[in-house]
Amino acid sequence: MTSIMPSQSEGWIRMRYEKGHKDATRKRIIAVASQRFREEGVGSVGVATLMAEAGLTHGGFYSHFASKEDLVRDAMVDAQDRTLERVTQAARQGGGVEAIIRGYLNPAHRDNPGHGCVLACLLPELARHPASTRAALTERLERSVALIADYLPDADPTIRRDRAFSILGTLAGNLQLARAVSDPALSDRILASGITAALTLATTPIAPSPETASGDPS
Amino acid sequence: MTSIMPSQSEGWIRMRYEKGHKDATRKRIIAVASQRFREEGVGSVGVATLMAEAGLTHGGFYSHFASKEDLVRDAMVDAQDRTLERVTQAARQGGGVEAIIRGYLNPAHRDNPGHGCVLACLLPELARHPASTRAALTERLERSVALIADYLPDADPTIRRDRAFSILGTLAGNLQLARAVSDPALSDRILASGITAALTLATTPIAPSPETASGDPS
DNA sequence: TGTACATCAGTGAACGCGCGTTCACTGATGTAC
DNA sequence: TGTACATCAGTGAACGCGCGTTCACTGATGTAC
Repeated sequence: MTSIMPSQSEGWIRMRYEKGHKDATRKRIIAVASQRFREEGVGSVGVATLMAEAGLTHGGFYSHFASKEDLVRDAMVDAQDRTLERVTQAARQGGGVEAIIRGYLNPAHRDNPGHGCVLACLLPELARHPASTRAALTERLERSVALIADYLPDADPTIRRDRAFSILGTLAGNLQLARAVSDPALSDRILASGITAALTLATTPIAPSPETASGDPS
Repeated sequence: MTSIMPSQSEGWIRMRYEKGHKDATRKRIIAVASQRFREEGVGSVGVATLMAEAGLTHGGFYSHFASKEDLVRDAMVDAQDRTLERVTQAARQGGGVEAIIRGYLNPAHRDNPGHGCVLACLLPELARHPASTRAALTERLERSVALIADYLPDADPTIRRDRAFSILGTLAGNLQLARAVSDPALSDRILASGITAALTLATTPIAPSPETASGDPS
């Protein structure tokens, strides 16, 4: 109480763990969370089991994150970044938008949600999360859309962006159907017809422009 | 113990509540559940609050359903039936597939998930439910697909069914995006471009047939 | 008509459990002097 | 060199709470005779 604070020369402090230890722990928590959220849903994964899987006890969680919601945001962004990096490589290596589509509506992707696209696993659940989380989602969404848009034939970049959004929605929706359906053969058919649909959207000249949406709900 | 069972003439028993009372209660529970599951997600809605909203106490739940999962299945099926009935009317009254699409990717539908399509609210979550629940989902899915298929131009019914599946996936995925995104203007754009995409899929002659999906995950 | 009993939709207390979050503490490492 | 103290990543008990499910019970209504 009465003692004087140490001079703390040069503004940084040596640690009892090696440098970067805490950051490595944090990344480990995010990696575990990112996979399990996608596999089981955000609401079904508790902080305690998450920390145990990262080799820690649950009490330490709050020295890394202010709340579970903060982890949700960070884990979601991490997953989006990794997926985008992977997909970008596939596209840039000459596969273009067709490589993106075939890589997405794929049995391996369908059967490994924990390492796949966040949207197909969590989109409706994330829509019920706070605005801050949805804002982070939206920002990364724009990057994925920009990648797809790069490979669309339209001259107008606004049209390219719009089309890219609808393609991304088509990919996510069809993969969700393939995962939800109880008949494996049907699931495979859905993947195949989803590929056809997405390729159609990626190549067809623009359709008759719809008026701004309005009318009765369904 | 020693008394003889009543003759129970004609195999049915008069009730202390008016006839159909229990069935009405059951339908009320399903109606409440069906809306709240869609609004909040299955995992976020507890049996106790559900029963309270139906004007009952939670103890009586298990004289109506064997488990929460049974209610999930029944509420999901009920929602799908009601939605399909509504959409069928809109299509049959001359609107065809365009009425379905514009009714689906619509601000009113986006903003009222509790009375809208189950797929857009719960598809990834339902994919993690038991096979019995997913089988019930699949069965009703086929009916929705059959409705859409009725309005597609292809001669081959198998191609019509495949295309209808991909259109349904496109509708669900794009509505989910519109709901998740944090920017209202972007949300409206997504609805509009989703309409364009779905109309394209509903009218474009068949695209180059893709091989059966295989290859790397994304 | 009166009495004993059967039916059963709904009640409410209780079960064990996991949830997100808080907090006093440990113990390894560092600095000050 | 030795001692007192500061730092802080991680520990583990505890908080109040809601979860799905079970069960003995209530009380209104019916039947049997």
